[in-house]
Amino acid sequence: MDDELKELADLMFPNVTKTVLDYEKMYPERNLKEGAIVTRFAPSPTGFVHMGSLLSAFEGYKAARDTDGIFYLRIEDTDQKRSIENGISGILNDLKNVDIVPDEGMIGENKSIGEYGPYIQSERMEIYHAFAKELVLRGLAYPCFCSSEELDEIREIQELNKERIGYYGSFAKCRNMDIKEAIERIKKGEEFVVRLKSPGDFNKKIVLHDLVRGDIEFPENDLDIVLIKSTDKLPTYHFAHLVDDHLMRTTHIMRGEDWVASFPIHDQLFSIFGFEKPKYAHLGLVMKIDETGTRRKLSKRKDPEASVEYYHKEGIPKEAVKLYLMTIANSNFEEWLDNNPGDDFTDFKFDFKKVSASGTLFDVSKLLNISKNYFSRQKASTIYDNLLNWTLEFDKEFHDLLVKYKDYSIKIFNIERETEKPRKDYTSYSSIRSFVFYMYDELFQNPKYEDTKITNKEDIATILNTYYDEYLDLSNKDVWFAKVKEMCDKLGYASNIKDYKKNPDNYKGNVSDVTGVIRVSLTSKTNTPDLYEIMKLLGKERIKERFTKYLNSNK
RNA sequence: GGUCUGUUGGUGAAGCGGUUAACACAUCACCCUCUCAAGGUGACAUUCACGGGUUCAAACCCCGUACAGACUACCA
Repeated sequence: MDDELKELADLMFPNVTKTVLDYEKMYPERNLKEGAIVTRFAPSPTGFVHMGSLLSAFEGYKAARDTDGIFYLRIEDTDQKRSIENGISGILNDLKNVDIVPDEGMIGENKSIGEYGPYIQSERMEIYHAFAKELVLRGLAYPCFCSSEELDEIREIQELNKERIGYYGSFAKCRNMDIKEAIERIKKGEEFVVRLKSPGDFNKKIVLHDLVRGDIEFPENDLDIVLIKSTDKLPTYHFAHLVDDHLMRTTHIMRGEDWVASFPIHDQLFSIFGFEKPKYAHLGLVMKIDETGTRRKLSKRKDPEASVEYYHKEGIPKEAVKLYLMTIANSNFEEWLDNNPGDDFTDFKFDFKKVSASGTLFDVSKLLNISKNYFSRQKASTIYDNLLNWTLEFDKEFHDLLVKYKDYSIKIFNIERETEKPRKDYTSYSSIRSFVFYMYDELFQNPKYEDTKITNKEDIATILNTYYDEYLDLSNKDVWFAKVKEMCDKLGYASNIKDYKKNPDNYKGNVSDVTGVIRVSLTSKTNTPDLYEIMKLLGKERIKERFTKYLNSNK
């Protein structure tokens, strides 16, 4: 009997030279301080990183940092149909955009660091096979020759009879196949998958502990799940999870809620091998409301905002993205941030208990608000530097102007900034141009002037000409405004708005109407930052030019 | 069909047996003001999906129902 099993196992895995025990020795337990969390981000190299994946990566990274643990990157390329070229660089890049750099694992397309590799699953074939072989030897795994047609048939029957779907019990045709027969069929060259001979009983209950959800009761797993696939001989996720996370000595598995259903399978696998079980945290999914008004999980394919790269393109600062991720990761973070203002949250401790179990709606306006506050805290020179980087990639025209007028640009960004109550208008690097374009003559060629309260052309001409000739004084803000008021009195506009409100009929308008004309002529917009600051930067000459330009326009 | 999870305002949520049901975003109003942004003040859930039960007392505990989501692949 044992000889037969050995013959079968050797036939199934002819290239295995090492045993599970050998690997145990090769990858010993990590020597880390008490409580250190070892966790990982294990994406498929299918292109960009999804917001939901990023959230779990971020939480894992934070948890590892907080405990002086290890955060490593492992690539799950067992589904080779979906893998793409240079997928790893893309992932690394997306992570880097939010300042996540793995401590271990893949650090480049073909580069890795750490003692627990290889960190690409397709390079770990022998290891998986050694583990699977041991299972066969122990009579806990077997070759299954069922074709996909046969499997479909089983499924149909189960659906028809309203029975549980899956390969288990009497539906598991190959489970009790005579070993001799199995050997014969393999010798004949028949294709097979390796299935677990599940020792579980569906009628028995087990209680599994989840770090965010608490105890969950499940029936035991009795599905003879596939361990090794037939065509490429690569492991399924379940089996790779067992082998890799055990051998890489992962302490915490942080993954999406969509995995809770397979929790019993994983627990069973660890039990069978007698390995120490990692702790699990199943994170709530990131959702969105779609056009039909229903909540659903953010989709890589349908939702552009699901990709991390999207925020990079939009010019949302990585600090804001991080702050936002942290606020949805831990519900007590916002409060903490209020008490510890700034952008740095290394002192905030990530807490599994404060992770929401229900799916979170991805709230773009909240992100933008966080971003806006972030910008308000930055120095003009910092904004300049970062904007320079961003425009280099996404807005060449603006970039060139920033280079050409460096000091001038910083002064622009400094309007109403670095004060007690800094201006809050920039929401992203991409939005800045629309707030400042009028400060650059090159971008002010054909402005679309917004409407002013005062519409009479002659009145407008009178205001602008009188102002320029007699009242334009930029020596300081008080003088500047006093002069504006003085002119208002002279031309019949109320210099005091309260007076105007009392007796509107006594005046042609009020100061705000007058400054409105000046503002639009200079900037084309009715809403801008402090007019005096703008005028000071523009200088008298350009003010004159713009007045003329405005008067000659159709407005 | 089966298994699991979730459900507190427009949104993110706090609360976990006795609270005026925090806080933040959004929205609205007023104040401030050269226009905005910001800031200030205030409004915004008589009620925690629904129906029962336990209790002196329930958003919090129990049962049922509804709805939503995930999983149910040789995808992860």
